[in-house]
Amino acid sequence: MDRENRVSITVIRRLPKYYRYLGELLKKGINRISSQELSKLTGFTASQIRQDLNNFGGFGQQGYGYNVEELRNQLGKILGLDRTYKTIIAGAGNLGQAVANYRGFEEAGFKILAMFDKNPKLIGLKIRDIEIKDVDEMENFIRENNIDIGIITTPKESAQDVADIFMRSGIRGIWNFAPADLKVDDKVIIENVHLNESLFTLSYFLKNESDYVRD
Amino acid sequence: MDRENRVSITVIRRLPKYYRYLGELLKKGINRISSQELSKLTGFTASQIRQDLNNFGGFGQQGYGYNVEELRNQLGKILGLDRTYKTIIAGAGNLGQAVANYRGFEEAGFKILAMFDKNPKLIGLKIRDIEIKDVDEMENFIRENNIDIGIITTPKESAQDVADIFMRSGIRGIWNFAPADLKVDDKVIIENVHLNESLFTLSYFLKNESDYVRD
DNA sequence: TAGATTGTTAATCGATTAACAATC
DNA sequence: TAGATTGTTAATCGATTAACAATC
Repeated sequence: MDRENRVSITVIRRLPKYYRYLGELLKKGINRISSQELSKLTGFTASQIRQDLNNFGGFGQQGYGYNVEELRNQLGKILGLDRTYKTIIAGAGNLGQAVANYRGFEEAGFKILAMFDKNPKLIGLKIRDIEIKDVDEMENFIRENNIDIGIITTPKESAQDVADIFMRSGIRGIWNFAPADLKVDDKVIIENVHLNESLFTLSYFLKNESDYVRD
Repeated sequence: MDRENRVSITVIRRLPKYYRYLGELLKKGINRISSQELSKLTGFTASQIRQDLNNFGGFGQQGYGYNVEELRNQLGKILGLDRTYKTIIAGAGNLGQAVANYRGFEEAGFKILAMFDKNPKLIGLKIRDIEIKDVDEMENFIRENNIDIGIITTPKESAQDVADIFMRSGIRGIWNFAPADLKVDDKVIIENVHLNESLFTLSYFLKNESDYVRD
């Protein structure tokens, strides 16, 4: 995809929401939806939804709308959910364990092969069937198993060290839960989950306004 | 704050990042910073930073820049971090426990008074000094303790029920980790942490491009 | 066919960047 | 004072909304 044809990040961040609602519709046995109905569900305008989707192709049909299953499949492909990913978790504390226990990720194709920690009390334990290993083994494990995605759930003090190991062992994507902005090669994709920032945004709106119109 | 003077959500979401970096500078003993230096740290442009801050007042000084401590305090006030909040957690599984164990929230003034679950095996346990109580007691507990913020870390099936209890017992803000869009009164503030959406965004960029310029 | 709804262009709105006078 | 950097206005850029012809 060249620079000219790039779809903006704001569009991309709406796609998972479409994908989620289409999944729910499918479960309910609904197989057809218009941009207007999708607008009611998601809160985005119908016009915006049509614009968003047409960045990737004309998935609809005039006079009919969109086929739920087909649109969901298309969005799945666009989002890269038509394959599986090998992942590991660095940091086997509560947050790491919470991620490891969350079945939704595995269902979506993100397979967790191992967890790593430096705490001897944790090493050797299993979360579901996922073993917690010594962080010293991490680099080799990543290389030998061709890990795609590394998940960082360590304290912020260790986050950059972990990211460095990830980088040199060839990981392509990092899902970072530590409250730090990691420095990595351009080629590595980082997605941050900054819980502090989310909580502080909530407290801003609590303080300032209750009927603020938001995203 | 009336409609005319509202600061846009995109600005608000940048404030916690300024706040975090200012805290780090303060720890290092740096007491002065220019918009240009702050730009290098945060990745936002200097112009944007000055625009953002001037939504709330002129905190800087020509020829000098900003006083780190003062600016941090001002941002703290703006974000509502100059007080404490009483919170509870609904859902005492791994994610709830991870949130309960995260010291950073308490340091920022968010005090967790109790956790609630319906699983008898969990009821009575303590995470740090926080007791897990029966969810049947939740409504009363909220009323009696004037809880400000409710945190939802239940499975998505229970999330709306929890939100309903929160609403009728007078909670003002909800921090929602369940992958669902909750329906609540206009007056209740919701902040979502949609981990699925974050992960899918990562997988989009993994699939489509490695040197994409992002937020 | 008539009605419905898309795909797409044009208009509007809002956010970011650039520029510079004000001023410490 | 001279240099530096803000606060703020103007210009640009991008995203959202509106409108409607195309078409199923």
